Amino acid sequence: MKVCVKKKAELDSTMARFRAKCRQAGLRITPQRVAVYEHLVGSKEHPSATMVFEQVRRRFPDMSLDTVNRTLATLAELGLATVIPGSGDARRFDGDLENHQHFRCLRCGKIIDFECPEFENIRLPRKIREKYKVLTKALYLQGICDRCG
Amino acid sequence: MKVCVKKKAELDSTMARFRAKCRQAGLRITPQRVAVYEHLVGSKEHPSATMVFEQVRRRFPDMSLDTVNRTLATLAELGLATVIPGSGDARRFDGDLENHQHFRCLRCGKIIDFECPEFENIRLPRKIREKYKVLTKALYLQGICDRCG
DNA sequence: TTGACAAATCGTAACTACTACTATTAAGGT
DNA sequence: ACCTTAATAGTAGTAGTTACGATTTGTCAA
Repeated sequence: MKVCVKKKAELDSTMARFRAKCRQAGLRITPQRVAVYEHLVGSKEHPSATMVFEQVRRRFPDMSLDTVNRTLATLAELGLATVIPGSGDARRFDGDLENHQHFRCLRCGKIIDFECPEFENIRLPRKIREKYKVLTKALYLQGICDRCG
Repeated sequence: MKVCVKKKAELDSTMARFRAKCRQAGLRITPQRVAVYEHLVGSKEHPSATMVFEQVRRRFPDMSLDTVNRTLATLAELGLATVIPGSGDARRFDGDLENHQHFRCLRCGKIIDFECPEFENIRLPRKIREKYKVLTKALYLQGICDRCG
């Protein structure tokens, strides 16, 4: 959460978990998947598929955008990534699994992480808890960031 | 919030506010705008532009989808409607201005309203309050609804 | 190590949501 | 009723995402 690029040991264990999750789900560990996932967890810009594609393409010039999209969707299914709530633009992904929330700047599109323990401890209304199976819970802010304000 | 179609008096005052807002913003009150807004506030299905289009088209067969899209965007700018947070599909709109939150079923796409006073009273972290201008704040749940579960 | 199988990939095309453009229409003030 | 100009219909264009067939390549087992 604090640093842009994880420390080496931390990254190693993150990648080990990635491999374990893949194997456990019967998914192959391809260089493309590794590259996409590495870029996602090593970036704090909450990239879209296109943003990941442009970066990863440097090392894998033949990689297709479709593969990036499928891989990101797969990561989300495995629980290794999340889709950040939005209001109509391209999906933005987050590889950080620590419990945190997002603020999105309406002007420049930048997404900012923050923590809000008060929110995390919130108790959902009984009507919801009992009737529906809640899988994700997010606090989503929109506004103007410091650079744009 | 409780009934699908508002009572007549309530609807009248809602429409009066709509007209006032338009006039105040220098926007013309066209039959198309009225139709789109009436359908939005008279529906609890949180429709997308296409869903509104299909309904309104019955009375205005010549209406274009672009007009629906522009009108919904205008309503959102005026503060008469909100865009419900989502994760990549078509934008869904809400004409209900009462403070409430949304649960989205990942299987059927249905959106369910609920209230959560505990969330509404939440205090955002100082880091966010002081550095950014927060314009919207939403609690967004995803999961499986009672019909799909 | 090699070979076979099936999953994953590339390249491309199709699809959907949304936006942009132009000629035409019509709201609202005079 | 007229005039100005915003708003609309119709259509074309763009961006994000998904679908499909041919090919490649992990993975496992011999």
